[in-house]
Amino acid sequence: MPARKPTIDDVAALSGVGRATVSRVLNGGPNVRDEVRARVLEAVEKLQYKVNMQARFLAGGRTQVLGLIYASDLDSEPNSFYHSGLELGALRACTEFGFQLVMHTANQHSLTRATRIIEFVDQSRCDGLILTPPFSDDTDLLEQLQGRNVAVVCISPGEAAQKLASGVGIDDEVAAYELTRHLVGLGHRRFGFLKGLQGHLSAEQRYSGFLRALAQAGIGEDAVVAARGNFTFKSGIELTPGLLKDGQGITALVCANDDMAVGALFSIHKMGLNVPRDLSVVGFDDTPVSEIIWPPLTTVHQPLKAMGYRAVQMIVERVKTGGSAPPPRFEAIAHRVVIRESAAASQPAHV
Amino acid sequence: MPARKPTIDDVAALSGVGRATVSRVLNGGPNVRDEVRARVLEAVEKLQYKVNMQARFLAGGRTQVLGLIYASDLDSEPNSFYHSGLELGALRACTEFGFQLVMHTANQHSLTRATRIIEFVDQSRCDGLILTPPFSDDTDLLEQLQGRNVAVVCISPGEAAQKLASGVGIDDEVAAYELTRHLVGLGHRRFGFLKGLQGHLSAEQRYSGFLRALAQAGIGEDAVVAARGNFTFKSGIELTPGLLKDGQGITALVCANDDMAVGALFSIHKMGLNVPRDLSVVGFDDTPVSEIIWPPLTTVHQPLKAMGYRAVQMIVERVKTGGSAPPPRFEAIAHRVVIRESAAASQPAHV
DNA sequence: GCATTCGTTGGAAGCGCTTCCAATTCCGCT
DNA sequence: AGCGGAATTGGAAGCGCTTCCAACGAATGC
Repeated sequence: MPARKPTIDDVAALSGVGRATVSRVLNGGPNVRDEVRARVLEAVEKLQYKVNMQARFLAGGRTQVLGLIYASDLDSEPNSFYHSGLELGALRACTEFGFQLVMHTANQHSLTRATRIIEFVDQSRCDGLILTPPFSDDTDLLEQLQGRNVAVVCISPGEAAQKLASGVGIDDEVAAYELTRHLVGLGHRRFGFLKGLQGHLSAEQRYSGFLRALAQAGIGEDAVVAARGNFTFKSGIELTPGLLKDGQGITALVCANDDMAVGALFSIHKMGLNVPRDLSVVGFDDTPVSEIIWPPLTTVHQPLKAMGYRAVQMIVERVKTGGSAPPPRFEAIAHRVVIRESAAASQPAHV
Repeated sequence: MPARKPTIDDVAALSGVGRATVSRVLNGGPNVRDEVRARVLEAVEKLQYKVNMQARFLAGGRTQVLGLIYASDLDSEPNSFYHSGLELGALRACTEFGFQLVMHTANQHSLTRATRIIEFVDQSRCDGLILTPPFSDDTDLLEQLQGRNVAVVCISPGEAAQKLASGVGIDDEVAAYELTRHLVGLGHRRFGFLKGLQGHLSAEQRYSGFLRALAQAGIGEDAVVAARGNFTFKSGIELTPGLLKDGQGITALVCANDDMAVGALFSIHKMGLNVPRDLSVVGFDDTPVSEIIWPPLTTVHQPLKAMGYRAVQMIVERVKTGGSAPPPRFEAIAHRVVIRESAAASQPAHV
């Protein structure tokens, strides 16, 4: 039963042409008569022939393999959601374009993380690499990758990284701006803001988009009480009481991501306040919990699958054209403000 | 700069031995003098030589590649969590054993799903395959895989599947038994049960473990009101009111998974009841939400990472020994009942 | 009508590695 | 000293594919 798999020579023999011609047909090469092409394809079909990728690479140089790197020490929920989305999108694209997606993790805190990733690239001989945060911000790693012949695309890279490699992400500044406009439209005038990790580009941009919307509505930075969180549920829980105590008059709390928003909700609930009656809360990311929690969270949907898909597409474009590294380019994918029940009109009594 | 990568011949030349000897050293082969071995390793180090996996496969037959298959049309949270856990564990093992993990998805509802997966195996020439639900229960697929020379391990396979391939999972029956014992110990005597998908082995076993614990405590099936859900948050929301209305006296609600439990919590909250004061609720899986929700859910922790790790380990064992298919074997990984606040002592008033 | 191209085709040379097999060396023994 | 076998080692044959290059006939140019 497990008879030897058919090789290109079997196909050549069956269709009565040379091995080179079969190869040409298989790779869509030019200069093959239609009649011959048809004959070869028929033989391929009859033999259930599948090219051997390993052999193809050995001869050709392309592996048609893309690596997707993510941090192995992030195993809490938000990241599993984040990475799954990216991965699913990337996978769809890979299937479509005939590439393979191989996963690799690295310890984000390890000093040798760049080395480990470089090693992976050397070892797997992958044609392309998708870097997710925090690796998409590791300029050191990015520089080392330059010399290697791999197409790199970063997911939500930081500013410095954007100069070194192409990237995809959403426009956090605009998204935050739109989300805030929604709140302003609801009548809110005094805000709390739970910031994300210091130095994290998205975190900073979310804050500046927020401020821009406020400024446009004639609201100054003095109307906002901010606290620096770290994107975790826990920091949401811990920071919220302080914000509400110090910032009298706050009617809306903007969180740099959903996890902190859920933490805030938790904390607010404990304090005996009602959302959205007493306070509106909004998040960022549209994680699954945001829909399940009570009240469902108004947030910004981050199109992870589309991002993963686009990342692969960008790599494939570059690999297919075979050209040398084009100038790095950042591409923003359309986000969407998702309006649910955690944000409502500001109560006159609280203004 | 991107000078040609060193090949095995470069190493052979530098260390002054034959190519075959270098290969032997690289593969830990026997019959090499220590002095020679050291010399070769030194050359490898100096040249920063890395074997070319593609070439190695072409010559040797082993790809050292494992495929991890999951459903592409499951993109809701519970599954992203489930798959990420499995994947992370598998990845750790792959890194450790020097294998590569390549991902592949298939549409679980497509009629050609088995074909697509077979195609993937043929194409990628992977040495092993990890099948996650629902594919781990597809006997048709499993049978087609028999002929192919790949080591297959199923995650939480159904009964029929367990006869066709090895698998790992938790012992759902025992886990449910223990969870129920906990409830009984808390004084509960009348129960609601939200079942999982019909025909799903885990779902059925969770129910029978539950019944066994009840029986052991002298509680008959007449003390339970059950409803058939489908593992989703939504079904939890929809089914709960019916259970509470019809089953007067219920003080504890057992759900076949956390998502339904969270839905139940949601529903119960809407009805103006308090958990755990008026009613205890427990789930199954220990998804991230179960910790974040209020009240935190008492549930069973499913060691996903350990399962993924073990699955790879089983494959590696088989690939390394190179032997033909050993008899299928199911291995249960230790679970853990996680006690949180959603289940408390039964209130006398309600008994 | 003959030389020159162009479109097609097959032969053959590797790609970098494993592994069979024959050759060589090194022992312990007789 | 001489012999057999075990331990080492290198030569060489592929693994299945791409691609360069030469060869061929047909179509074009003058």
